Amino acid sequence: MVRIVDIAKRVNRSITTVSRALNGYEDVSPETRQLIIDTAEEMGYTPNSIAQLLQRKQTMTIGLVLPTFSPRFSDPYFSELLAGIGNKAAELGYDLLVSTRPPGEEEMDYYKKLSAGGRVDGFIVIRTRTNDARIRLLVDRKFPFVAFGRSAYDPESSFVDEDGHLGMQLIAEHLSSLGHKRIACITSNRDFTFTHHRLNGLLDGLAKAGLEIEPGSILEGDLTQKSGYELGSELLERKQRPTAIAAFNDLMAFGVMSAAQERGLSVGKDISVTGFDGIPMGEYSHPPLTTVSQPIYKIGAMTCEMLVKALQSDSPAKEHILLQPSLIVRQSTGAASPG
Amino acid sequence: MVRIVDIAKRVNRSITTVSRALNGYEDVSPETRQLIIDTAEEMGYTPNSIAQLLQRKQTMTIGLVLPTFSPRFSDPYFSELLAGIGNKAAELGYDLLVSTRPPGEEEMDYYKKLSAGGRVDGFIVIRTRTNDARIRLLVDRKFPFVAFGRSAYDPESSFVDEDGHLGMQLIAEHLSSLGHKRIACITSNRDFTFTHHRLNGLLDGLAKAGLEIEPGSILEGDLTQKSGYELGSELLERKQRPTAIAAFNDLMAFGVMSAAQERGLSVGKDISVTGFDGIPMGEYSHPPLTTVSQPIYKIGAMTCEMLVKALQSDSPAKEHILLQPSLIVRQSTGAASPG
DNA sequence: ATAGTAAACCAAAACGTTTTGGATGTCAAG
DNA sequence: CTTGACATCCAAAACGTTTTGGTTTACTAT
Repeated sequence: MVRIVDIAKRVNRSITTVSRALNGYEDVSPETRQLIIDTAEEMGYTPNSIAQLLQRKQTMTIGLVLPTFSPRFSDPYFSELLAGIGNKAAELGYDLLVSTRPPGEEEMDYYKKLSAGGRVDGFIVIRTRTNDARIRLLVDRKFPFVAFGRSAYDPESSFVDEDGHLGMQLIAEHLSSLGHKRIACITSNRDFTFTHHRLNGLLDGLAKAGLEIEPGSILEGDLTQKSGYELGSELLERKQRPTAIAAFNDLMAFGVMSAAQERGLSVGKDISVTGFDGIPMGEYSHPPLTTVSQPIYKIGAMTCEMLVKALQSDSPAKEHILLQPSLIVRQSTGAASPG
Repeated sequence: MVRIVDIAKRVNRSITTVSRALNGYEDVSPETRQLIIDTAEEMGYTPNSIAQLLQRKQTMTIGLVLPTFSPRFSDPYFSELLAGIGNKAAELGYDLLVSTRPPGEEEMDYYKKLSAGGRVDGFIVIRTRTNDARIRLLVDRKFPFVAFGRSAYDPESSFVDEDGHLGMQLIAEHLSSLGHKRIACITSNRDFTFTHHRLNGLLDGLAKAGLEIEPGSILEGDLTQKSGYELGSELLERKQRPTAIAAFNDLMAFGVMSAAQERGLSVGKDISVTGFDGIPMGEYSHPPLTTVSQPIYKIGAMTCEMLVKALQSDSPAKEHILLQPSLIVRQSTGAASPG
């Protein structure tokens, strides 16, 4: 490995001068600078990042811990979010330290290790939970972070979030305007803050139309297509089956559609199904999915940008961005069939 | 921030002794060790990782650069691969430095920076390309890496791969045994090595049954559901439409199914569709997808494990693992309909 | 008493960089 | 000839660890 000292010896200058020449300081003569740059290039010098980080006390690295609920987790939503964060980070010159931990003790230990160990400059916390231990930890330690999702623990801290309440309200309006009365929904885990926003939005929206969901028709899924399929099947087997099923994400909606089609039902006619997220697949499913579009890629990019901005300002202001989702009506919903 | 020197002062020992006590060396008296450990705990000491890395000259970090072809990339396959890699890395005490770059110059510069900068101990290279500049670079620099996928450039270097040739052969046999004669396929980009394995497997398998695909029925997709939908539509509009369409991944197969259903065709009866990968969604699509199962999660874990093993041995042997995929027959395929 | 051994400890070097706080030499202005 | 300004350079400290190569002390065996 070529080090600064090797270059210094070769050009007969001090390591100070070499360092300064390479870093664009003014107190190096043009000839020396050129000589040093050429020599560095010729010798194939690349600075040792670790040494730089230690000295600069800035890692130019963002921490991202993916909560893997089941070990095998397969979700297009995440790859898109990651692409949004990753591309923006690359653009801003930051690296991403990614790890996967199931929520719990280990996860918290990892946050502690990374934050105290000077390994990352800040975190992006995703999928916020109602009483989020991660956020509690970071707020206590005054460690920089931006969350994707709001948190009850500290409403002040910076976040980017979609307005799930509004999104589900749009779904409710859409379904009620189509004449649906017997509506069921498949929620996500109540630990997630977004679950509450979406559920309240749905209920509020229906209430406006004078409708309500009976408690037995609110089932809790786990955001996988499998759980959508299973819970959808259960709903469809009921003697009085719902005319519309609102799933809390697109993946579960796909599962519900399969369950319906397996029973010979035509989705969009015999039964309406809605999703949430607006992943690209929904456009090409059969039938195309009525859903609420949440710009996941953009959210990733914005979250990352907000964090970097906070890291680079000395008196970072808290920012709160609530994105307005929009309803995308496709063919998986239609007028309520009588009976 | 609490540093070793702070602890040393408090307990009246040298920093050497504190360091050695915390790292479990034998030449520290039991009482001193306990005192130091307690004090460290009490003061909330966490070692500065960067300083450790600089000294140990090992980063305990694996580099992973996701090639993002389109900025917005949404693929359940990747999140599962990442989970496999990430969980195994966590288990083995490694971190993951993840970045996203579109293939090209920038991507290569990033590989250079990370490898020469001592930022990572090794790389996991995914989605190998026919003449893979990344592999060329790493081999030239003798930098440790394990690839997911083979590479023509250096067949010797370590890899984990699925036997795409065999996998597609299984598809070919399955389709021919169902009596299909007019078969089309939607491939992936020819830059990927796996595309060639799969295509050759398909053609070889069909040849065994005395069948072939006319060149016009081999279309190139980009692995997204959208492209499956569009190319599928094109194939289905032909006057002589194929009775079976083999897509080179599951996502494109879903797109083909939508295109077929949109035209009132019953998938599995009027037309057979196959995928490749075996993502969980295929089990709950409508109809469930006949595909080749590739244990993506396991592949991620194995790749990671192989790399760590190589990093920890001083004379790492090259390893080559070719996983045998298995055919999963579901309802998206059926006997060829006459005509 | 003396040599040898083991236990407990530690000063200093090392990792590779950036930054601090000058030092040196040249030249123009007074 | 002196002073100040400026351009160019650099020794040493600093970042926070781990490791090297010891030293000191107490005890055991001769």
